[in-house]
Amino acid sequence: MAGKRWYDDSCGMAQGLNFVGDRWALHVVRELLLGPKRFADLRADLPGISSNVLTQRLTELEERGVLRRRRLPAPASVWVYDLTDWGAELEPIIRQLGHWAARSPHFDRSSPLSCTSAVLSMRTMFRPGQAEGVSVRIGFRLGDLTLDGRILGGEFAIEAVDRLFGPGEDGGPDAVVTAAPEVLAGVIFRGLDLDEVLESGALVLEGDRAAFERYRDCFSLPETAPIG
Amino acid sequence: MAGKRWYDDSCGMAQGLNFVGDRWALHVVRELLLGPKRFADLRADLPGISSNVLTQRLTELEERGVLRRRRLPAPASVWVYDLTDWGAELEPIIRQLGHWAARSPHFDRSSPLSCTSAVLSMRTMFRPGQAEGVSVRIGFRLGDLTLDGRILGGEFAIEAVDRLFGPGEDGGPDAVVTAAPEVLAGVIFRGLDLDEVLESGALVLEGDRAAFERYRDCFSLPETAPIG
DNA sequence: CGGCATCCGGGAAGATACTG
DNA sequence: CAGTATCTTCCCGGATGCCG
Repeated sequence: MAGKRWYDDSCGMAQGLNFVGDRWALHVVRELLLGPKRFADLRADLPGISSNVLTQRLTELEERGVLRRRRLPAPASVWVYDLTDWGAELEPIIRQLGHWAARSPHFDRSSPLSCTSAVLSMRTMFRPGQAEGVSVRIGFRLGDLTLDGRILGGEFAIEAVDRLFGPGEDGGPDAVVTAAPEVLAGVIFRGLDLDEVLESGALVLEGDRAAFERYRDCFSLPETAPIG
Repeated sequence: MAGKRWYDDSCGMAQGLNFVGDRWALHVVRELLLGPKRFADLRADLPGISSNVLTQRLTELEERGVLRRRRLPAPASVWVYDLTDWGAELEPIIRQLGHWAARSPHFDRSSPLSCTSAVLSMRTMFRPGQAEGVSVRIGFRLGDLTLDGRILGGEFAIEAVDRLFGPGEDGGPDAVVTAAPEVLAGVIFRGLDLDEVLESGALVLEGDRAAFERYRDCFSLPETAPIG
């Protein structure tokens, strides 16, 4: 399984680790959760991975049925990697692991954050209890990603879209936010001051600012676990 | 973090892997989910781990707040390893990973299975839909573990206990099962014939056989995912 | 015996250069 | 752009031995 270093253990968890427990494997899955990507995109979004390791992971994950290598139709005619349905079912596990880790006092929030990670963080840290009566729709421009996030009836959904309507436009979001993922995460999860990032231009907000503030206030990090 | 090979990534999942992504780390956590264990027990329950690696994992997991090293009171006065509350919160992740892996066509059910894994499998594969109207209580003797499993009102619970009442006894289980974890898992999850294992002595059943059969029928593996 | 340090061999991961 | 080839680093696994 995992190269030559697999777990000889019928436990489901152990088998799971044989499938996606190799270094970088779950990162690759994470980066594909919002849609297919090319080799170079994956490399760019996984700081620190080297091309040979990425090649090896993609090969193994395809063998194991987690993803598929596909050729886009002409004129693109380019190779992309796409999760299988089964591979996409790893999302709740990835989110739960993130939620668990976020409770650690050793959590490091100073490292870079990929666009996909920022979006997954929203899905993970949404608090229905803070969203009662909130109805808002925000568009995001995060690197190459264009996203549509909606809060309605205590539910939250966000996904990649091809095109974004202008803020206020009919059928469009209340506001559109453009920022680096670290900045967006800072504002939403760690109380980074909105005026400051607007001032500096690190975040650009078009449309209804109050709507975005209502959106922001529907998310929060879990409490740190009481350990040394 | 993870030795010197950590992920420089603020994503929660990546941080989680920095905490428990090292080889064998989640296995150690798994083996502690039903209660504290000694070094030698862990070694015995983790086929293939070497003592130096176990030492290193235990040290790291303690530093990271996942477990604690504790000295039992005299006369035992022996060192044991015990999950912190935060560490124990990994159980749902471990179970979900197992559930996900169980859907793979490449799942290998021929390897050995630890007693803890067998118990966790029951927690994972319980089907409330198959347990409607079922009320049954089974005791288990699995290696060193003594367990009490109850199904009632569509809910399932199983945990380690100090002592087991005899089958049929007042306040005791309907039946008591003694078997190797692989055999028990075979009977419960893969339709291994009960007559056969009783005949061969691989499984010993005291008390109400029909009760155990009702219990068994409340569990099933998920369907294999439709991939190569 | 339980826990931990040490040494060694093999192999996975990392870095970089190169090719179709 | 999408990988391959090569070299290096270092983690993991196994054995041994020390020490309380």
